[in-house]
Amino acid sequence: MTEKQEKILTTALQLFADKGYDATSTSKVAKAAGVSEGLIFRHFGNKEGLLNAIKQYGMEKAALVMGPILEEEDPKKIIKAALEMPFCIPKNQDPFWKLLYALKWQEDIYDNSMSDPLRHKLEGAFAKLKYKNPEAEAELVLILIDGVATSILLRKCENSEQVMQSVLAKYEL
Amino acid sequence: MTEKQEKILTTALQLFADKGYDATSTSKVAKAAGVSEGLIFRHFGNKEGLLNAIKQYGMEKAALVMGPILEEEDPKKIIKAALEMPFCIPKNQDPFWKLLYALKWQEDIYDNSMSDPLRHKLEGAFAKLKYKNPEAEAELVLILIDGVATSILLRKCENSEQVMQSVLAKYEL
Amino acid sequence: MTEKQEKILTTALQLFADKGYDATSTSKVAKAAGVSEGLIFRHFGNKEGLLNAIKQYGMEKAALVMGPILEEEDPKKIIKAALEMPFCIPKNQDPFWKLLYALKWQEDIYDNSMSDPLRHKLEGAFAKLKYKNPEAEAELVLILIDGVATSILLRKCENSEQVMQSVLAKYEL
Amino acid sequence: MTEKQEKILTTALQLFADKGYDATSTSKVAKAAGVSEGLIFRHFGNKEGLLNAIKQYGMEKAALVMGPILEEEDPKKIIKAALEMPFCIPKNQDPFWKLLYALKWQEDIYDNSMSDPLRHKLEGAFAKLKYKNPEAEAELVLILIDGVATSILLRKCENSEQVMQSVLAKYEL
DNA sequence: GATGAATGAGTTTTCATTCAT
DNA sequence: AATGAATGAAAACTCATTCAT
Repeated sequence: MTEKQEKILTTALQLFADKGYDATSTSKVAKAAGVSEGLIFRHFGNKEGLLNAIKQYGMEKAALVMGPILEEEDPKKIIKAALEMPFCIPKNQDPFWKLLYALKWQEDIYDNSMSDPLRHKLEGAFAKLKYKNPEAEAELVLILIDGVATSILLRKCENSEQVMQSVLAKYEL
Repeated sequence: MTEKQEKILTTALQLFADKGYDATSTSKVAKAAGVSEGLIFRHFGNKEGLLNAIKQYGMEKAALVMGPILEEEDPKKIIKAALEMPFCIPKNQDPFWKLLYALKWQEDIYDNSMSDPLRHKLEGAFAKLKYKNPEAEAELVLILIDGVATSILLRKCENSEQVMQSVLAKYEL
Repeated sequence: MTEKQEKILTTALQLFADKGYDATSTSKVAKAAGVSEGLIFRHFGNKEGLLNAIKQYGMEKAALVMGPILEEEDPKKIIKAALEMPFCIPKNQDPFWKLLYALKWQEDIYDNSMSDPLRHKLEGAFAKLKYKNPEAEAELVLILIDGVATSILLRKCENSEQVMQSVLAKYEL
Repeated sequence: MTEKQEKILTTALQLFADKGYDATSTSKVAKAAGVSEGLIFRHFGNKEGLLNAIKQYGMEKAALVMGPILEEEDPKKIIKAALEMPFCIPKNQDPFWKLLYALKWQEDIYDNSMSDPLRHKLEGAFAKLKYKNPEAEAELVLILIDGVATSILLRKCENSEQVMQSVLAKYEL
């Protein structure tokens, strides 16, 4: 990956996350990245190719956050780590997640491939802890993660630290 | 509001919710609504005017759901009603909420005007129930509402009924 | 068909015939026709749609030349009329035929739909005149028509009148 | 001429003949030839330079077919050889002729330099055979050659062998 | 000789919007 | 109120060509 290629990628991520994918023209990306517009297409084929490259680029970094949880064995630690995940995302990954969350609303079918491994892990954890309905509990944790992440990414609340305490309390963690 | 005016409104809502506001051209709206392109502009001024009309149209219907909760006095009932809200949205209001949730990600500043009345009501309820941190608890309920609504609108999970049971259990409701 | 629509059609025909379809940009067509570029796409969908409209437009006029021959019954008259066809094309139809002849070379499969009716008519005529191989004779006439038309359209020769005499002599017409 | 240079030449010829010169981008040529985009320009200067190289390359091979006819002295043999020329073109020269015939339609002025020597030879031959109008007869043979060649190159007819018999019969050859 | 990143101008196409009818 | 022709600007994308390596 050349220097300009990477510049395009990070600039586009920034703009896509900020203004939205459809509202961001390739010419704006090129201008902001300081490259010719043609270069975007030479490197990424088309606008969607650029988006896919961004997704993959971010996914690789995201896997680093998710990874350790999937290796954990202690059920309580799994649940706690999962619920704390939204807080552990490094600030510089915010645009990536903002983009991903925004994009979800336009996808024709919902893609579970990213959440499924975690869901399974959580189901196992809740089962071990003798919860009555592990599937529903796992689902709820995923919902909470999404809700909290949304709240953080949109800077909706300032007291997220205390919110997290309330959450953890509900699971006696 | 004439018949065609209403047709434009509902068609645009459908398309905006489905494909996204920016990805939906006015000409597609006109074609899908079976009206001339010019009519949209005669009635709504411009594309943004159409969006605003949709927002207002939906907001009025949404107020009907929110209203009763704000009148309720029993704290437990308030919390329960709030948490159950995502399930009470009539299916035909789904596109409106999908659109609103999608739009949030592109707004420069987060608009709390819709959630604030409910937030206050919830804070009061949790205070009455002697929760240690009513603000954080209220915030958490709002996050849960958003999370569950998202899950339902995106048809992410099928067992939402059981998820709700798990949620209510956490509040001993 | 509006006035501007027709202007686009005739201007494009002129330019396509002159410079070639691929070498003529829609912006040049628009500029030469004195209309906005968008209008081309509103009326004809895309560049190929414009080309197809031109083809059909020309085909309708071409049918007027071909028609009488297909109604003729005297075999000698049929052959004579066919061979004289290239001379009977009104000058203002030249660009259309130039375009069609040029386009042939890029078509993936050869389209016989235009020549087939004439071919059949000629086969019948040669059969009636007891020629040994009516199919080959009909084919040869078609080849001659194409050859002579090409020569005329490209302004290759000045003595086409005498050439035609030589041709007719070969068929004792 | 290096191996890659030749590969570019033959690949470009193939594509130009198939899709047309204007419709074939240099990048497609490079990709199809398996060379870098820049190499075309290093070797041929620009796209037109590539086209000219192809023309010259083909012209040299074409001269080999035309040559013997121009040396012949027997008038009947000259005419027969000329008329049979389209059949004598080796199959692998087809793309070259397809390209040349297609290109004719976009040339501003018609270039007779290739046909003139043959035309003169034919005029002499017809004069020797006491034809009334040798110029027109020579022109007609050239037209026939073009017509038959076109028919063969576009694979329009399958019975070209019999067509040729019909042609030769007209000249009592 | 050969590569492939990079460019700027151009191409096809879409868009929101206007306006005469 | 309603149509649909028309537009100018901008969108996505392609192209021939250059140049550092």
